[in-house]
Amino acid sequence: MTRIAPTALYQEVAERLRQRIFAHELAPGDWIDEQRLAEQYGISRTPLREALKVLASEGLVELKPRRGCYVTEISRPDLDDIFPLMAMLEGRCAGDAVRKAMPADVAQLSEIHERLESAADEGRIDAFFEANQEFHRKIQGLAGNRWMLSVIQDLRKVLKLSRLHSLSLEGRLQQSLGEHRAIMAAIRAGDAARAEKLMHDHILCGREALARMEAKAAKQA
Amino acid sequence: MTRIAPTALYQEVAERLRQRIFAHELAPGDWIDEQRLAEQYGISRTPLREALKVLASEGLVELKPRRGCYVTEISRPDLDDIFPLMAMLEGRCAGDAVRKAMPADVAQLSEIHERLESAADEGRIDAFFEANQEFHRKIQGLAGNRWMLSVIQDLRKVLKLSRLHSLSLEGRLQQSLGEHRAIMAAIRAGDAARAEKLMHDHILCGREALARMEAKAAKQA
DNA sequence: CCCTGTAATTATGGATACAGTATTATGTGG
DNA sequence: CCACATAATACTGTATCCATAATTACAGGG
Repeated sequence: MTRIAPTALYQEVAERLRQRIFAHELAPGDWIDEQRLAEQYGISRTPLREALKVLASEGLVELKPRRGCYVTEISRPDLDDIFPLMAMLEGRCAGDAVRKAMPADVAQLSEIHERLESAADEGRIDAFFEANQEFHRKIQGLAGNRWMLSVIQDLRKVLKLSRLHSLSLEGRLQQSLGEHRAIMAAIRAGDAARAEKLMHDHILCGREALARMEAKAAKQA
Repeated sequence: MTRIAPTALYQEVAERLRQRIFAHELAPGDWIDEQRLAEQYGISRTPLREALKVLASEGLVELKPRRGCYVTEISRPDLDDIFPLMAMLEGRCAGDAVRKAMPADVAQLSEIHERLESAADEGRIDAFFEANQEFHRKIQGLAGNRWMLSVIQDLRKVLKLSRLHSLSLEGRLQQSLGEHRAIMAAIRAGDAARAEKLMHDHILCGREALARMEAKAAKQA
């Protein structure tokens, strides 16, 4: 594959660092050693530092002047701030999506939802994950608000800083599936208000599941 | 005043560039000449480029690989996306603020509102501007959601790209004042739901005023 | 024995230098 | 005279280098 859109080096580096942060290979609180990373990637510090500026704007790392760069530590209160915000935004997306959706769009959503059902049925967690993400993305796409999309994506990146975030879905796979069914039904019925409300609550349920994970993790420690 | 928290050069530069962009000294669509600006500020291109990365993340400029940096052009559809989003966010802020406000907070808001009243009374547009901003900021502060705040601020920066944005307030000074009165009343009454709704509509009215400005500007051209 | 002050080391931030690509200008052929 | 190709120029992107500030280790004094 020849690169038709030559992305700059700093963008590549930023993306790689994001992945490492999401994978907690670079864990919250970790110091980021610029020269170590630079020689690891076989590049100079310049594009690496530019990448870090971008990640800092996204909230994934914190740049302390003259003291280096650290992976952001996300706190309980932060999660309590972000989740209601996400719930409101994704809820609105769902409502707008219903208002704008053409029959073909609803069909596509149904198809994605079917993949979610079968993934849950077969206990394929990663497939469930994937279908879940796609479902949300598709709805956000239908809402058709570029700026809302970008806000949601930024916030979701920050949420991924929390190690428990991805795990929390596993514990409530059936519940999540049920919520998705209800949302899908509201969409099919063309009931925008109900879709909005259901999506809103769906996200907040995610917060509660995460809180339970935290409690469990704290008990084990 | 000695600088106790030495902010990095790229931050200073980013702030200066923001001001120049907001002042439309660097207008939407303009190409940003790196070496020219660098020598203008008496610095090298390195921190300047880092500043541009930050501004790009904020959406104020667009970085086209190998083709340079351009000030973002904000379109009609963009405004139609952003204003409803802002209305929702600031509305929520107002509601949360009412729920969390202590009597002292309400008193402070009243005081700010009084400044708005007298500024309008004396026709001091810049003072009106200032009080207006402070009122909104105070409410956002009371809501106490760091992440919502940061989202709102980012979006507001983007709105400032539109030259007409600041002017649009002038044309509806009395109307805006009236809306503020109603919001203030709802806050005093502790009616969160009404405050939310009023603030929401207040922002949307701003969008309509801007649309009228655009129409007028188009007619003159 | 701990605390403080100083020196050495190390990393960050900025400047300069260089390579590669896009744009523009110029010249030649149709 | 216009179109296209080629060369010159200018700017972006990356690397290297240097200065300065922070951290750490160590020595001396309380």
